[in-house]
Amino acid sequence: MAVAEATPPGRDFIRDIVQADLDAKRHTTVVTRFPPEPNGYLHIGHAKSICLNFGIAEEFGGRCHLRFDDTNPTKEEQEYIDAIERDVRWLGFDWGKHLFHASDYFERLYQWAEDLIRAGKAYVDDQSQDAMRASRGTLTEPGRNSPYRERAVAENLDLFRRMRAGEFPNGARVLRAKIDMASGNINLRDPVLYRILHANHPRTGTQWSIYPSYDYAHGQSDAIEGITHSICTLEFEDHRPLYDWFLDNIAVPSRPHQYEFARLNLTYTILSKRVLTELVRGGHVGGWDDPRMPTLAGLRRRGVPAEALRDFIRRIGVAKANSVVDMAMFDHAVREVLNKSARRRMAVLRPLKIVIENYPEGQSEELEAINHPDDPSAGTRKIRFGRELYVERDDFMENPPKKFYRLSPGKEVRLRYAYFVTCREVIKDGAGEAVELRCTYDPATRGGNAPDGRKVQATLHWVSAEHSVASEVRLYNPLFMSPSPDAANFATDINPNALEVLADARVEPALAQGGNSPEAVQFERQGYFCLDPDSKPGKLVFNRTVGLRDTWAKVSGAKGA
RNA sequence: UGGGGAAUAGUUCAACGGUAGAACAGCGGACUCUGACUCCGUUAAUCUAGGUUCGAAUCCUAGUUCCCCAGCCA
Repeated sequence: MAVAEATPPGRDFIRDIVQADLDAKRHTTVVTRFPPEPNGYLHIGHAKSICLNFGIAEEFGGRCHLRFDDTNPTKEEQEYIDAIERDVRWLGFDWGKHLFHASDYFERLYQWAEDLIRAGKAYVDDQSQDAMRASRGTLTEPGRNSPYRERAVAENLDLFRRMRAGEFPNGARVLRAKIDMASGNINLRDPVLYRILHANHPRTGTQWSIYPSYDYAHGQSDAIEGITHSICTLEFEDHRPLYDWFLDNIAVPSRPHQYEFARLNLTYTILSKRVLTELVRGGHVGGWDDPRMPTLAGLRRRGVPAEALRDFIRRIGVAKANSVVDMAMFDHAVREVLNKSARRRMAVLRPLKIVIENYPEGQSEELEAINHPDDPSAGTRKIRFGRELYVERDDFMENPPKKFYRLSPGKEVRLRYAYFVTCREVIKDGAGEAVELRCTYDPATRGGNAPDGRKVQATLHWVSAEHSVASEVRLYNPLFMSPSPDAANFATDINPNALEVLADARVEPALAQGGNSPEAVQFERQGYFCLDPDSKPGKLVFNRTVGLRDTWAKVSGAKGA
C-alpha cells in the first residue's frame, strides 16, 4: 500500500472505464497487474505504469499483482528480478502475496496449446525464419499460407510434443496459430505461439526447451490470475485483437480486457531499455544506479524521494496521445517534496577564502542556525565562525554587473546567521585570479542584523575554514544534450558534463555527523543533496538531487551550474 | 499504398452538446537573513474546411499532420 498522497489521484480515461465497469456490475473487484520483463532495470517510464496499476487497485479497493513476464530466458536474469522487486517496493507499492511469474503457467499454457492444435487452430511450421518472413507479406500486401499450414492434427501434436521433448535444435520449428495470413493486422498473420529455445531459465532451469511468445502468454496469464483490466502501452494496441483471439479460443477461467495508454517521454532523456542497457554495458555510466540514469535505482541514489516520483506521475496524467513531458515538471515535483522535508545546511561548493582582518586571530565563536525555516520543530544547531572562512566563488565578482547583489570590492553583505562583512581587498594569483579576499566585519551585527537598521542586498552562505569538512560533491546535469535525444544515435549525444565532480567542497561539520544517513538536505542557496553510498568515514560524497530555482542564473545568462 | 491510434496555451492534462480550465514553464510584482520558499497578477490553445444544431473542442463528412505494426523481443 502506498503512503497517502497529499493530493487526490487524478481522473483519466482508464479510471473512467474501471468506474463504469464497477457501476455496471461487470466486476465486483478490480484486479490489475504490473508485468515487467526482467531484462533490465525499471525506469521512470515504468513508474507511470506502476502508479497506474497499483494506484487504480488501491483507489477502487482491488488488488494489483506483480507478475514477471519471463518468457524469454535468453534475455532475463535473476539480478533484474531482484532489482525490480526492490524498486517497486521503494516506489511505495506492495503486491502482498500476489507475486507471480508467467513461467508459473508454462504447463497450463502448453496444455492449452495442445487444445488449439486439436481444435485445428494451431500448427507446427517447419519453415526457416527467413522463409516465414518472406511469406508474411508486407504492410500493404497479404501474406501467403505456409506449406505446413494444413498438417494433420496428429502430426502437429506429435511434432509439438517432440519440440517440448527437446528433439529439435533452436529455430527448427515453431507452433503458430492458424488465423489469417491476409489480415491487415500483421499480428493476426499466423503468429508464433512457441519457439524452440534451449536456454537456462532463471526459474524453470532447463525443464523447458520451448517457450511461449509474449502474445500467447500474456492474456492467458491475465485470465488465470483473474485480472480485470490489463493495462499496457500504446504499441500493444494492435495486439489487442490477438489478445482477444486467444481468450475467445481457449477455455480460460476469466475474461480480462486490455487497455492502452501513452508511455512517458521526458525531455533530455531516453527511456529505452535497449539504450539504457547499452549505457551500462558500454561503460558510459557507472551502472544501473548511476545518478545520471533515469532508472528508479539511479533516481533513488540521486536522492529523489519516492513521494516526488509518485506526485510527478500524478501530475502528468494518463492519456492516449504521444507526448514529451518537460523535465522542469519533474524537477518541480522533486523540489516541492524536498523543500518541505530537507534540513538546511551550509556548504561551499567552490571555495574562495576570506580573511576577516579585524577578527581576533586564533579565536572562534558559536552562532545559532535554524534547521528549517518553515518548521520550528526541526530545531536549531550551532555553527562555528572564525577569522578565516570560505564563501562561494560565484558570490564574488571584482567588476560586478548592475544587478549583482553579492560580494565585490567595497561592498557589504551578510554572512548568514553571522555578521555583515565588507570586502576591502582582493588578493590574486599570477593569472589574475582572485585567491583570497580581505574583509572586515561589523561586531555589532552579530546574528545577522544591524542595530542601526541598515540593510544589505545579499546574504551569503559560508563555512569556517578551520571547522568545515572537506567533501566531494557531485553535480548532475541531463545525460543527453538534445532536448529530444535520438535513441538511434544516443552515443554522440551524451552530455560530457552530465557529471561534474567538485573535489574540494567544504561542508559544515553538522553534515559529517549522523553517519551515512541518506537523509536529504538543502545546501542553502544551492540545492538539495544527499549522501552517496561512495562516502567513507573520512571522505563524504554528496549528490546534488536538484538545484534550487536560480533566478539570478537566468538574469545573468550564466550557464546552469 | 494495408491495419491500428492520436491531434486543446510553449509543455502535460481537463472540459463527456451549454461561460475552454488547471499544473509546469514564461513574464511582472510583493515578501524575504536562501536571488529559495510563499503570495498576488499576467501572457498564452480547440489541426484545416465544410455540415448538423438555438448552441460544437465535443456530433457528421472530407482532408492534413504525427505515432505504432512486416522478431522465433516484450
